[in-house]
Amino acid sequence: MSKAAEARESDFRSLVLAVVARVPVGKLVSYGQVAALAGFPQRPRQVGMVLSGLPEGTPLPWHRVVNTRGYVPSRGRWWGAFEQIGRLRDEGITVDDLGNLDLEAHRWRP
DNA sequence: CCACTGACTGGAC
DNA sequence: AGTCCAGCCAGTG
Repeated sequence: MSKAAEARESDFRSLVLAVVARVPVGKLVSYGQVAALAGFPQRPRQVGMVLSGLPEGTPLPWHRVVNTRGYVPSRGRWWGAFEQIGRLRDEGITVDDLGNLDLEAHRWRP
């Protein structure tokens, strides 16, 4: 990979994390929205990859990022979905045991 | 280089 | 309203 490409990917990660860090308590954003705010509207999948690589103790509010369909990623097939659901409930968002929630009712609009 | 995969999405059925 | 399909881009073998 070229140095320019490496720098671009490094920026992508930094920008994505910066956007996620700005999401207010009790608000939700979709992966596509985070990608667009970071300046890469064609790469929602890469946003998911960045978040999947976060350490367990990260201060980032990654649990406020859900998909546009209105449910927590992988609906339980993913090992962290249960924790994400619990954190969202703690912030006052209604989520059922399958991870379904009302994205429009809590969407963050910067 | 090719094929497959994934914490995604919008549109078609 | 629930599912499926094609497009998407980077990571991995």
